[in-house]
Amino acid sequence: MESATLADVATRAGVSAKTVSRVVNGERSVRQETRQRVLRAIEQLDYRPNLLARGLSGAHAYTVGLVYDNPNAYYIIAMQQGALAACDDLNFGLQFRPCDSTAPGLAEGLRDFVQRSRLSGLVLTTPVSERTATLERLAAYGIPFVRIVSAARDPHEKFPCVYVDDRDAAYAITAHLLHLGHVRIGFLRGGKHHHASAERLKGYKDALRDYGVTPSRELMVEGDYVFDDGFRGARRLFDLAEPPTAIFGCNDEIAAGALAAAQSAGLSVPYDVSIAGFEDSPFSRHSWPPLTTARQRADIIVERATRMLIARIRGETVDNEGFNPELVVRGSTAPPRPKSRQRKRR
Amino acid sequence: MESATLADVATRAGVSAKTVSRVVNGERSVRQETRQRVLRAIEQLDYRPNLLARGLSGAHAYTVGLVYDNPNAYYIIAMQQGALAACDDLNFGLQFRPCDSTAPGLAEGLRDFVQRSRLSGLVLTTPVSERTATLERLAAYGIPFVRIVSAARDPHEKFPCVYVDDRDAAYAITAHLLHLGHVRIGFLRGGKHHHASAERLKGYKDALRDYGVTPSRELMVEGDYVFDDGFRGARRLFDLAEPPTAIFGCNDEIAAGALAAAQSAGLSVPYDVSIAGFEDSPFSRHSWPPLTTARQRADIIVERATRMLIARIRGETVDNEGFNPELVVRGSTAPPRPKSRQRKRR
DNA sequence: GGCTGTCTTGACAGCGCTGTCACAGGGTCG
DNA sequence: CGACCCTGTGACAGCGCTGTCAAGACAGCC
Repeated sequence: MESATLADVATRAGVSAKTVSRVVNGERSVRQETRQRVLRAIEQLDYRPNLLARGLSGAHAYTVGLVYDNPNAYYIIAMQQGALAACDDLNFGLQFRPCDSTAPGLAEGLRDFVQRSRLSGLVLTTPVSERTATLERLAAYGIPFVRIVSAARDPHEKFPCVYVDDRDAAYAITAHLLHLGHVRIGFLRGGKHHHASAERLKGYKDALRDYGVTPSRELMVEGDYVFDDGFRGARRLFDLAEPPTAIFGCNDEIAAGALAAAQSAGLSVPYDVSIAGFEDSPFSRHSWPPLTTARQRADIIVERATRMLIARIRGETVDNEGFNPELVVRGSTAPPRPKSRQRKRR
Repeated sequence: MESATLADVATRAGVSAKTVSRVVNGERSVRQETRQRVLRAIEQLDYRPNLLARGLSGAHAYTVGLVYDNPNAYYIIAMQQGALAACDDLNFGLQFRPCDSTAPGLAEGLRDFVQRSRLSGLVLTTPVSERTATLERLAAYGIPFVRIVSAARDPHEKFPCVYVDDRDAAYAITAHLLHLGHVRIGFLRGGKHHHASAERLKGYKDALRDYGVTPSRELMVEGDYVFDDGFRGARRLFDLAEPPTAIFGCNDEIAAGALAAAQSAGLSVPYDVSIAGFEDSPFSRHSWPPLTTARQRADIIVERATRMLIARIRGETVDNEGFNPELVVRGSTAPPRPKSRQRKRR
């Protein structure tokens, strides 16, 4: 259980501890030959740096925190994997921090989190990344962060971020439904705290307008990013005098709820009604029929953000980046049933 | 960003740093009055201990690691939440460690993980907790751990653990199906690496035998804990000359696959075929019809295990504990269709 | 030759905390 | 009344690493 320390390596290589430290941290001001000698000693002693000591001694702990507030397990896991991939690759530690983005004192909670472990910086995911006041305070505390935001690129953005253009993807999904011939398309909206749901709604409306369809209030239902709201919302839509022939759920879980509602109402998907989701979570593949959706690679997006953060911490300059989710067409969407053959509901 | 240290608190309270340390760590050999004074100073200075320093200085870092190897996002999140609840409550840090339980050098990887951050101990979840050789090595390295295992209580168990009696729960599910009148019951088995799947199979067979039904080889299909294997396995069962009237999937994801297979084959659940899962993940609630399953509270189980681990680290003696998942009946199971009225398939 | 600048290297002082040990003060016991 | 123990407290030495600064070696220059 005992393991070698810097000093052991130094003795073995016949150099000072500081020089070993330099080699370990990839500083360049070490002669090639010395470096080799040190590396050999490290190898022989099976040395691995003690992260606590490094963090205590240095200006920061070479560890970043991933902050999220999300009910979606798949999404969280994907984000964790992405952050882990970046950290493993760049030799940084990683801490996870679930939180309540609406709680008062969020910024202070995060500051404590950073301070206690001397974190080098934070990756802020939605919706925490959208709390402007919190961002300002974090910045004031001097905590480096990179945020992931749901928006198109904005040249005036004052904090570093990775953009995910939800509007664009929602537009693509809606356009797909319109292309199939749907006109009455229901929209099940997700959590108000998430700017993403506003963006997706915008994409939906923009597409309708561009195709000459006037968005109708009764077709847009409020709700949260959960199955039950998808279920209830869809039932409300089915109960309309003129129900929609297609439903666009703001994420896959909502769409899964809508799918269940359709099935429970004896409607066949996609023949009686088309259903589309958003996210491409396993949900969308594991339902029957599998869901048409927008693929949003949370793992890749978060990995990118984490790399950006670490680059910043290292003092490199980095540019903001953008991602566009892509349309994935599966079995849950099809052309509407011809009017004449439409079956009576209930 | 600067924060108070032990020394600051000590000065303010007019005591030595060591005494403050004692108060912070809840040692009892401090006079009540002194303790109050220190607590007041801590409050006034908004002091929070630096975890890195504590870890570096002390024998261990007051932080435990949660080790898992699981493809199931819900399950992982539940485990993380459970571990977090225990750690938050007991003032310990927590590190997550996804890994490959079949990889060679697993024990060494975990040792490195522990050493680098001076972790106090590990919570080992299935299937890592079932790798006997790995456990032996961890014990040899002197790393404290608590494992979660799928088995009934065993008085001869040599390592500390939390038991989850999968056999029992699988028995209950199978008995439920038998009670409904099913005789031909298919079983879709999950990953071979998991001892749990053997236990569940055992519960299935035991129940059949107790009800006078001979387990039939053709009704038991091998596979992994994934949707696709559930889908394929169910299709194989439907293709039998005499197909089952009920299917028991080894977990909810497999059952979801079976459900999709039934729907894609035009079979109505539960009228043409009953389907049951295991785990009570959101899957089982979010499918249509919702799945009959066994509720296994991974969060509570892992929380329990984490508390046990911390108690051990603190030198307290703790007993092993057991959990029994409970049957949850939902809409996916019903009595079989009377023979005469059975519909032709395909 | 002396001066400056660059490249490598090492000595040393912490980072903020805890483990160990020592010690003062007061009670108990034979 | 001395030996002994218990309680409460503090001094001090690290834990393993990095930041700072200084110094040696050597090259290039006037």
